[in-house]
Amino acid sequence: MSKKELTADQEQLARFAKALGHPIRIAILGMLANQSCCYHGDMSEILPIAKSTLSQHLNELKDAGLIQGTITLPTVKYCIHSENWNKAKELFGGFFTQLQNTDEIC
Amino acid sequence: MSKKELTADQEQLARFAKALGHPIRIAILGMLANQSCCYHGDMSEILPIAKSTLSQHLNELKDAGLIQGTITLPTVKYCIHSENWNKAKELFGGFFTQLQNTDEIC
DNA sequence: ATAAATATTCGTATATTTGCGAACAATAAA
DNA sequence: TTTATTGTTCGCAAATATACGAATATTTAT
Repeated sequence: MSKKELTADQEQLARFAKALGHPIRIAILGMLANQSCCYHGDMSEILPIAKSTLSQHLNELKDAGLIQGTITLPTVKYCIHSENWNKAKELFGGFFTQLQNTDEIC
Repeated sequence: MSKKELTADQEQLARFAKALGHPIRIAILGMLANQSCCYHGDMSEILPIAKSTLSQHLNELKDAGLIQGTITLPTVKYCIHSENWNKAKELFGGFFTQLQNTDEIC
């Protein structure tokens, strides 16, 4: 029973993945990444959820570091947090390229 | 209020992400991808969780389609489900490359 | 000063996740 | 047949996540 500790990268990757683990949040990030939409109100009109629920999802994405919001009254403008986005991109990329010889598994 | 439907790809990506959204499951997949370990028992000795909890995590990864298990009594051998793994790899890859001009955001 | 527009927070309810140990199979060995 | 090995399932508890509408700020317009 050596009970290996988990690495910081593993924790961070799981944290990002968890934030991506809801279709609404995938859709939000998709809109932001495409620049097609940056305002709470616009997203609220498109996504099939209540405004308060949208705020919660935005908050989780913000807590995970994937987005950032700036108040531009009377609206709030949300954007991708590019630094962390790139970090996530790297972590996922590295994770999925671990597996090399995809045919010789088991 | 046009209330856009979510696409199947978005749902699938979120499903995969959710399965990746726990550090233990990241560690499990890491071990399987590296071939360093394929048996429940071996993983159980390394990971800092109870065997029953490990079974649950393995089951969630299996439900998400990312791994598959074969009984080789008295042990159980787990492996990456390469087809779905590649599907996940594509979905995440496509998702993260949506964002192009990473400097001109907001 | 009121009212309108926008988004967050609060309160609440329900469902899911995470975790453990005990109990349970299923097979192999004594 | 009993015992040992291995892994899953069960039963339970605690924590998180999801969702909604109502209430609350905050600023702009009337």
